[in-house]
Amino acid sequence: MPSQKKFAVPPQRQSQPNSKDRLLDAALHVIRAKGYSATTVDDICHQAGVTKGSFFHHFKSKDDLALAAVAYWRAMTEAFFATAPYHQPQDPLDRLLGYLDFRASILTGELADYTCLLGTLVQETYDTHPEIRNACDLALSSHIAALARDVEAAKALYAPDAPWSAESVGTFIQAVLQGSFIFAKAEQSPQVVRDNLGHLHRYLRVLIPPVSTQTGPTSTIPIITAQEEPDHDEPTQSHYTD
Amino acid sequence: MPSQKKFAVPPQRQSQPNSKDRLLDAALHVIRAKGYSATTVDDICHQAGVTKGSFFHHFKSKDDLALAAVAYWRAMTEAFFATAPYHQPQDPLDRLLGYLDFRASILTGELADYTCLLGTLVQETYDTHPEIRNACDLALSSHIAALARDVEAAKALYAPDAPWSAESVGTFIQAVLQGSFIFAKAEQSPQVVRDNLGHLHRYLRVLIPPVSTQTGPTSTIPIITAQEEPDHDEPTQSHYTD
DNA sequence: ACGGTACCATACCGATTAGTCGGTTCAAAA
DNA sequence: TTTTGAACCGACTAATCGGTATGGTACCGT
Repeated sequence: MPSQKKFAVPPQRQSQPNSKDRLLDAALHVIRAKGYSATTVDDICHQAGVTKGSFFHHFKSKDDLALAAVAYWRAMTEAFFATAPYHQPQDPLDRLLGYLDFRASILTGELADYTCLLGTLVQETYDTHPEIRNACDLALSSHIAALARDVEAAKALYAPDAPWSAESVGTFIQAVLQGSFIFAKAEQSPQVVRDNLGHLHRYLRVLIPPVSTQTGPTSTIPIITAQEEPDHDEPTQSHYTD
Repeated sequence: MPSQKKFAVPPQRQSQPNSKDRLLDAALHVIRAKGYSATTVDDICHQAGVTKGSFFHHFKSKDDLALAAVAYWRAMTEAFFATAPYHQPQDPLDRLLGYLDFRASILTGELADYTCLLGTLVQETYDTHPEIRNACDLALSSHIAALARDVEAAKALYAPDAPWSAESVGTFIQAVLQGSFIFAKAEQSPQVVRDNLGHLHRYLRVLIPPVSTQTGPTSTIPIITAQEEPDHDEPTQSHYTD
């Protein structure tokens, strides 16, 4: 067992970013593109521009890398969402709807760039790799819990007696996203994600009705436009007015 | 030469069901449990109780089997849903809500028994196996189209001027199911599927409001009960009354 | 200077895997 | 009866993959 040396920052050797981080970054991309089982160690090494020796120096097995990748993903996404601009509004409902818009706004680039590592991983490993499954479960729950805090605040403000729980709504939102990613992969287009975020938007406006008398949410959430695929058949039903 | 096989196959040359169907049945189960890449041809052969020679007699490759499995799945599920009892009500909204209840009612057995082959397959193959991806896309669209017919009928009856399309709502419903399956795998429990079907139920009741004056839907859809996991934390908020 | 350690590279190995191939069985056509 | 060919079997192969063995290099504290 290697000793747990406690030195502050390893004096950046020579490589641009840390070799370990390059392997993790490569893993995030390749696994999301090809799936976990189909991803070989050599794939990741090649993508990261390092050799197998380096890989097995940093990770004791492929499964160990998967666990590290989940932890890395979790740290990255938590920081990413924590600093996102949708937290600014005072009104929790605005923050919540802002989250949906934010999720729509990041649907750029390739499919493997905006889909979720955890959803991909857990579907392949839930029955064969309990540790990976559990790590994904924890990371997903953590994101839901963060989201549910805004749901809870909005509920307390606008619908304190509603029969649903904030956590249940947070889980529902995440399930819609995960399911939408599957359809985005099938259709090779993120448009379905935007469409489904629109349905979610409308549903949340029903669950948390802008209070009849006074202070509704202070800003109108911009409409999620549905363009990009000019050959779509649905007539302009892009706005989720209620 | 090894000893001659005297163990002549008993007169029933064709074992119970066709060998090809046994391979397909085995494929449905194993792929849903382990994922496509992690599923080996030997896995499927062992599960089906046949040999590799038989496998490659019926399918020219593993990918060929996947295509056949999608077609088989599509035929099975179309027949399964076409004969399901939720089609009986005259009111299309009742049929639609009955679909949700039916989806909840079949969440029994192991995870690999009620999750969707297409969602599992497409997530692993969308970038590497275009033919499989396309077959999954077509099968998913077909199921959505069938569901959207009831949505369309309910819309025409109760919300003819609503700004959403029936196909969009059908896609949303399927995305919720697919995403819920991912969470069911992460949590090792189908309860999240039931919970999310409850949210869908409530959303549809809003999208298609029971007409104010007269003839609303003729039957009250029974509540989807949330039990089975006694150690769950959420207080009894199980019913989606509206 | 020296030994230790983190880091990285390359050759290699055992196990596994998709796919092959020669052969057997048997029902039905000829 | 003979022939045919679909169904089936299982040992074999070539290639791939996860993981190891070994060695080298830069840099540290002493």
